Amino acid sequence: MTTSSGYGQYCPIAVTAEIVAERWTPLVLRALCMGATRYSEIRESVPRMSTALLARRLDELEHAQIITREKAASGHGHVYRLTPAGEALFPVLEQMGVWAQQWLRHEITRPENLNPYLLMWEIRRHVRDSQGLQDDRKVVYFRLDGVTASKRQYWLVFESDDIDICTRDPGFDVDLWVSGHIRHVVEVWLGHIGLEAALEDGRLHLDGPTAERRRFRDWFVLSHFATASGSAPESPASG
Amino acid sequence: MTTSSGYGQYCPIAVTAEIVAERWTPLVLRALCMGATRYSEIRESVPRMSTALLARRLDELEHAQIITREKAASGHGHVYRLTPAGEALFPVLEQMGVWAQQWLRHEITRPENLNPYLLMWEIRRHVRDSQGLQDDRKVVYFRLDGVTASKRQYWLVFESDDIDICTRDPGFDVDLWVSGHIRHVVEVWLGHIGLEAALEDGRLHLDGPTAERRRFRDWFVLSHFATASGSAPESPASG
DNA sequence: CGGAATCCGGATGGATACTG
DNA sequence: CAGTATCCATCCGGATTCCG
Repeated sequence: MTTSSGYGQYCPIAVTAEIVAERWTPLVLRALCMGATRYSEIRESVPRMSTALLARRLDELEHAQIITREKAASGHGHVYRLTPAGEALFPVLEQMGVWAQQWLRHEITRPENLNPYLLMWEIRRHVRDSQGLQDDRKVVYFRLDGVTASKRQYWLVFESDDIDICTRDPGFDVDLWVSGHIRHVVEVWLGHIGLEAALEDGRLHLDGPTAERRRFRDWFVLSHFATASGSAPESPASG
Repeated sequence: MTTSSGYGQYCPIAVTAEIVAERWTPLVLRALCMGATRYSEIRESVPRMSTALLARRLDELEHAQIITREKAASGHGHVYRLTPAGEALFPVLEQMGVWAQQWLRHEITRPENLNPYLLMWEIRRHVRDSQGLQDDRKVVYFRLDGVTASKRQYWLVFESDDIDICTRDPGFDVDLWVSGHIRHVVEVWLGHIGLEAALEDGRLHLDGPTAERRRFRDWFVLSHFATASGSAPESPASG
């Protein structure tokens, strides 16, 4: 951002790159675009970013007038929000995602990228934002194969006002069991393979009452990029 | 790109960021999108990038299958070309440029970003690609005020097969004189102010035969971002 | 010219510990 | 929880050199 650290070019791409093309910054912006406002929420969507660097990036984004930072009404900490200029960066991020969906699918689903907690976190957020919550408590259990034992199991607890992610059995009765290799869950989530196809050939598995299995199709909304990407699944039926 | 240096996320934005959101990479890709194929051409559009880093970025882009590198038919050196995947990155770069044009105009035209040679290089390339060349030799002289003496003057020499940029008087008769503060030339180039408005109020100046001054409007094609940006000039008439 | 290799000081990022 | 402070590893920038 300073004279010496910038690219020294009037090119519009260059000045945007000075802000956006810094390490971790696109992912911080993505978290904010997805509705994260608290420091802890942002952290959850960039778990491998060091907290020191996140604090610095937020500071830089604030100085670039991409975000605002205000004292949280609820006592301590701050609330981070995109400014109109920050919201306008969404098309940049979106094009990045669309490109990867079309040209880099194999990279997306490389084993080291299959972060199970992040997946559950995204699913939960998407479910909450799109379909809304249910009046009676529902518990959906996920078992992600191909993941170390300590990160394999999740319980999504649908309450009337929020959805909790539990990494240990909360003790409630489970209404629906979802299981499959994390790779396949991610592939379905991103639209690389169809949900019905994955269920039919057993890459994904649902257990529970017929009504719950049917309702799963309604509330399990796919990632933004499953629909934003113009291309169809690579191998619709046989993978 | 390696396991440890990546973001470790299946998010499509993240895997694209691993490739595109590295220092200088967006500008290298921009040069390639604009038609640069030789090492020296790319260098000219990123003059402040170190040659060592450029070589490394080209290597990284080749491994990511964004570009190909082939022995030049003309003897020595290599030719770098975007793959289809690389060309598909253009919308990402374009959105970055569009965003800056809408939200960061003051940053674009900061004095330290007003690189005169790059401006002449872009103008030349755009003229050559869009309008084509002229049968008889034409010489257009640019004087950019607000620039150190050694970088102030340029002669665009239109030949039948190419356009040369001279930084010293090539000795030919000049057909058209263009002068103005570099800031205003850039502002016109990027569509921040209108060409006619700048000529009327004297921020830009044309000297030469009426016919040549009239023809200037035809061949002086503005930057891609002057037209791609949806917004109108900020102050159409009075600046 | 068209790069690649090396060296070095400074900037940046990562991990962890610490604090209100 | 919401960040700071600190230390160390890595990366970047610039210069120089070398080679074909």
